[in-house]
Order: sequence, then C-alpha cells, then structure tokens
Amino acid sequence: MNFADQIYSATDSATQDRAQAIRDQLRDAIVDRRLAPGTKLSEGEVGTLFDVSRTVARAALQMLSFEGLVRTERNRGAFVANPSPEEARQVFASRRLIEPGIAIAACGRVTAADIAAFKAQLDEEGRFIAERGPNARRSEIRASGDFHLLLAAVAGNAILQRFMEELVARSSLVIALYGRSGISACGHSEHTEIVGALGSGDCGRASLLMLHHLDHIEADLDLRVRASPALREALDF
Amino acid sequence: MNFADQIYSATDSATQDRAQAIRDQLRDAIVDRRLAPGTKLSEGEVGTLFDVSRTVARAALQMLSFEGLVRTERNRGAFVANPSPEEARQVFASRRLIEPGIAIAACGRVTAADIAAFKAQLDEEGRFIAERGPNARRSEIRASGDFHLLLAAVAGNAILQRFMEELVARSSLVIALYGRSGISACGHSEHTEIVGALGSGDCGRASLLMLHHLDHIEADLDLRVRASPALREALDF
DNA sequence: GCAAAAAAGATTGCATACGATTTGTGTATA
DNA sequence: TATACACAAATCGTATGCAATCTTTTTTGC
Repeated sequence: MNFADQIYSATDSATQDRAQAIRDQLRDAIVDRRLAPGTKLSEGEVGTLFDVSRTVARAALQMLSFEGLVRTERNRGAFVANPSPEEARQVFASRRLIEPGIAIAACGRVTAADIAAFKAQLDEEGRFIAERGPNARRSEIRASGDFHLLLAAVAGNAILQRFMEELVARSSLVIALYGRSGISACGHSEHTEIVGALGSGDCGRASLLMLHHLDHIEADLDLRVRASPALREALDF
Repeated sequence: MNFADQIYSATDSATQDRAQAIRDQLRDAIVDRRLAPGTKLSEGEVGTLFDVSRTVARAALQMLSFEGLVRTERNRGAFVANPSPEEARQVFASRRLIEPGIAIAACGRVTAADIAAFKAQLDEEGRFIAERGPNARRSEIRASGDFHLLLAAVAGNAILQRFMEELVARSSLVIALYGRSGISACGHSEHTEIVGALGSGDCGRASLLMLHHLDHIEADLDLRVRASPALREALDF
C-alpha cells in the first residue's frame, strides 16, 4: 500500500456502509480498466458478486454515477462511462485550471515527511515503468494518478482533494481510451521535476511544471473521433 | 424563473427519478435557509413529506451528502450541514482557484444572448436588494449565487459547472452562517462590473474582478470561532 | 422470405418488512 | 439526591417483493 492509498483510506474507510467498499472496488476496477468502458453493471449482478442485496449495489452504482465513472439510464441500467472526446477535453481543461493552484498550495505546506512520501511514490512509479506487460501498464496509469492525488492531499483542501479524486479517476478512463503511447517515462520524469521544485520551495516553478505536464499528457491523447459521432453515441461506444 | 434556473433545469430535469426532484427541493430549502444548519432530516420524515418511500428519500439524502450540503452519521441520520470556519475557508479557497478561470473561459465564449441573460439576472438581483425583510435577503443570496452559476454555464465546461454548483450551494450556507452584513449592494455592483468586462471582451479584467469579488465576499465573513474549537467540533456546531 | 406485431424475459423503480443500533426514559439502589 | 441499569421508542441498514419498463425472441401475416 502506497502513501496515497493510506490517505485515501484515512478519508474514506472511516465511513459507514458496505456500499462505499463496493464503490471503491468497482472504481479501482474501472480505473485499472479491468472493467472496460461500456460494460454493463446490472444491480443484480453487482449484488450477487459482492454478496449483498440490490439495494446496496444500487447505492454503490449511484455513487459512481455522481463521480462520472458510471452512466445510468433509466430502466436500462448502469454502464461503465465511455467519455467522449469533448468530455475528455473538459476533464483536462478542469485539471489545467485546478492543478497548478494545487501545486502552489501544496508547495506552501509541504513537509519533509511529505517529500519522503513523494520519493516513495516516484520509486513505485519507476518500478512499474521498468516492468512490461499490460498489467504493468495498468499499474503505471494508476501510480501516475496516485502522484496527483498525493499532491492534492498535501495541499490540504478537502474539497479540492475530492474534485481531484474525481478528475484523476476520469482521466484514467480517458487515457485508457484515447492514450496513444508511452507518455509514461516522460510523465515520470516530469513528476520527479515537480517534486524537486516542491523540495526547493520554488512554488512558481512547481505550478508551471504541472501545467506543462498536463499539456503533455493531453497532447498524447488522440481525441479525433473515429466513427461518426452520432453513430458512436448511438452504439454506446 | 430566471435564466440560471433554466440552465439548471436543462441539465438536471432531463433526469430519471423522483429522488432528484426531492434533492432539488431540499437543496433549495437548505440554500434559502428555510432549513437551518443542523436540522435533522430523517428518512421517514422526508419520505412522508414528499409522499414517497424511505428508499427514495434516502437516495435524495445521499445525493445531498455527496454535495456536502448534508452530513450523515451511521445509524443516526442526516443533518443539514453546519460548515466549520475551516470548511468555509476551503470553500472560498476553491472558488478563488476556479472562478477566475471560469470567468476567462466564459469571456471567450460569451454571446450577445448571454449578455442579455446576465443583464436580466442583474436586474433581478437589484430588485431583491431594493426589497426589505428576511425573505428578500434569502432571495438576494440565492440570486447572487445564480449569477455565478450563470457564468459557469456560459463557460461551457460541464464538469466545472457541476463543481461550481456545489461550491455555490455550500457558499450560501457559509454566508448564511457567518455573513456579517450587507455585502449585497457591493456584490451587486461587482457583478455589474464583471458583466461589463465580459461585454467588452476584457477577459483579464473579468478574471481579476472575479478574484477581488470573492475576496470581498470572504472578507465580510466572521470566521472566528465563538466557543472552544474542540468543544464546537465535539458538539457539532 | 421478410416485416410487423405480440409475447416472453430481463432489469430497473419503488415500497414495504424485519433486524440492528442508538437514544431517551423510568426505576431501583447506594 | 445522584447514579446505574434496564427497558422502550425511534431510526437506520438491508433484504425482498411487486409493478413498470425496456429488450429480445417468437409468431403471424403478407
């Protein structure tokens, strides 16, 4: 368990019900792309899978729907979200607006312990990049997201942290869908640079590096529509 | 019905179930302070009030909980949120981070029809300020929030728009709790200035005006804790 | 053989029921 | 009188059942 996960637990596992636990597992599966976009998530299926009633499964799906990871259609069911290129652009526009500010806030509050946590996070990223295979690639995307979540946690604004959780999760979907290549190594080095700026207290540089980093990630996406947009939508692709 | 409401409906009323309708009514009541912070919202009570089963009432309360307008405690129930001063600061920190960017985005996309809608919105604000009495004051806070929501709608980013809906709703709570005086007239004139900047295409100025506007709103709050902070927290005040 | 209509099947929307947990009250005892 | 215990009331957490809606398949007519 890495540090971001710990923070995550600290925020969420103090919670109430089984629905949240199911939501977390489903979210992980979606973000890791074990559940492909468009996959149907029927209440009954989810319920039996996690050994709870439809009531609880339904609550979990509702939460994911709020986060934008699942799309529900009345009387039809829930499906893993399939973000359109336009949605993808909006996700990154939102991140470009928010994350430079988060970097500045984090820079103003970062402690030595935080820096150590960042270093550990970077190490983990490096390990996944060194590995090969589809599983490593999944872990890579996830670890990259965890870096941004850790930054948001350090920034110390719970509201922005939750926004970032949503944006990072949706970004993972977008990257899995539209990602072109191995931004990974490049992204990793940029993460390292950002941590460097944080460590040396250069907040302006951290903010600017973050902005460029996001630009690079988005530049690696192929957001051209493949088929007719109307058709794609009609077919749920 | 003003323009922001229309956009709101267009976004949300195309939705599915009665739970959302109930959520909207409850949210309005909370934002308008007809439901005071700390008020208990029992599932059964809400259900009978809206003539639905607890299942539906529960779903509505869950949604409000996600938006931060309601706080739920396991086996105890749901309560209208009672944001702490720290939470209030985080709300405004988030808005200072996001809204100047939204102003720029809106400035780049604003149409003549949008400007007309802004003017209508400003007129409505002015009417409420001219009126007196507690109801007028409520309407005033609401209208002021609607201005910001309209701006977010014009900006054209659905994700940021949703974030703003949450932030504006929570701000209304915060202002109702910690607001000191009549920022109203001052806020109104600032709104007018922002629309002016939008109309003349001066995006930088619109962004800056927004930032100052938010600073003014927050400066009007009295965020000093009244009793011992630990006690207040323990007592949920 | 093909298209349209009808029936069957599956899934959600919602209500209700029951057990579990918490809170409030009353009584007995020190 | 104050405290501790026990019981009762209220509320939530969850499961399940039925009706409504949508999808798919089968049947029927041309």
